[in-house]
Amino acid sequence: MKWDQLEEEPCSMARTIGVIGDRWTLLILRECFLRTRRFEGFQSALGITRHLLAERLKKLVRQGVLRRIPYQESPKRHEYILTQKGLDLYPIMMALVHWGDTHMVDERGRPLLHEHRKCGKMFDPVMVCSECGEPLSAKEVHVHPGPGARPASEKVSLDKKAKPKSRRQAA
Amino acid sequence: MKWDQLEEEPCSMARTIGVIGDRWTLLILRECFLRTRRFEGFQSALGITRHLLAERLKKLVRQGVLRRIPYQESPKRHEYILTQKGLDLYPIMMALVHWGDTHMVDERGRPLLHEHRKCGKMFDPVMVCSECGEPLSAKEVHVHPGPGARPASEKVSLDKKAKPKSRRQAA
DNA sequence: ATTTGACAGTTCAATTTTAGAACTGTATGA
DNA sequence: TCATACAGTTCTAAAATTGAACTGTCAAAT
Repeated sequence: MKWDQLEEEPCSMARTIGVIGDRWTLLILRECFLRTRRFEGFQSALGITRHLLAERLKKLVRQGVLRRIPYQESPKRHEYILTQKGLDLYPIMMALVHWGDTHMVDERGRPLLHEHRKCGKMFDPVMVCSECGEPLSAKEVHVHPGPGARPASEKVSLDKKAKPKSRRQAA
Repeated sequence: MKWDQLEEEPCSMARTIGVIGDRWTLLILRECFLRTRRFEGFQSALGITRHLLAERLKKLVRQGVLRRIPYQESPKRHEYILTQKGLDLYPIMMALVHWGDTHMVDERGRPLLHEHRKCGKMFDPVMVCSECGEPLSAKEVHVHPGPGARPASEKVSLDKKAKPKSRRQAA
């Protein structure tokens, strides 16, 4: 599959993955949320090759996740700043961090703690239902086709048509 | 950088990315949450090469995200089922979907709608503070080093030591 | 009894990506 | 004039991914 096809899939998750779903991009975004703004800053914080960094930044700008803003003339220099679209990635970042905090810490404990300014306490992020406010878990959620779903008639695999398959016992 | 180094970084996000931070893995997990369990199921839904699929599944099992469970003898066949650790990825998945729903839909609207069984309504996921219940945004959160933070003395870039750098005006 | 097909992989050459390192070019400060 | 900051670009070698074919067990159909 070509990765730019991902963005055309009738699946919001696939589309998101098409934009931010690779390791370097995610790490670059981590740095953005930690207030890194400049090429050298990203490069030395991450150890990413300059080539890839340039490419990833360009893509994020194209996608509207970052904005490239001049901070000095001669020589022209730019900073990479999160747009609102980029800032909206925050729940994804926090969800990634929280899973790591829960399942990947060593005996020493969490590398970072998060303080919520409004209430002043150290917190964990919790995902709740926008309608009733209750915490969500996979089993309590039912999925329905939405208006942008692909008609059942053209259900195909992610790239080419799935080979026609009969089923013996499989559902 | 070698990707298995990521899991040893003193950063929960990097560690999580080390486990699930590549495109195919994320798509495989999407299928898991949509109740796909078998090799052929993943393969035909995603169009991933069999080689990579086998590798990714193996890695997810090694990491404890999936469990490989026999569902028939002769020939031995197994299903891949989310463990609790895997189920706990749900907020990440929902956060990815929700960002796509918000920023990547076309004129036709969302491909999928989510119904919360408890309250019966179509919902969006909202990330809130575990302490005060208020919705979170990046700007209201302060980060502090936790017990597992790396001592400042050995602050280095993600792979090799950062080259010593002076700073002129950079922060 | 033989053929067909489901299923879950494994193998291998060709292609694409990524890593690592050096190089380009403008400008500042010593 | 020389060294350094900064933001890239260019190049080759190494690693990952694709695409396609192949392996092997078993069940059902002919």
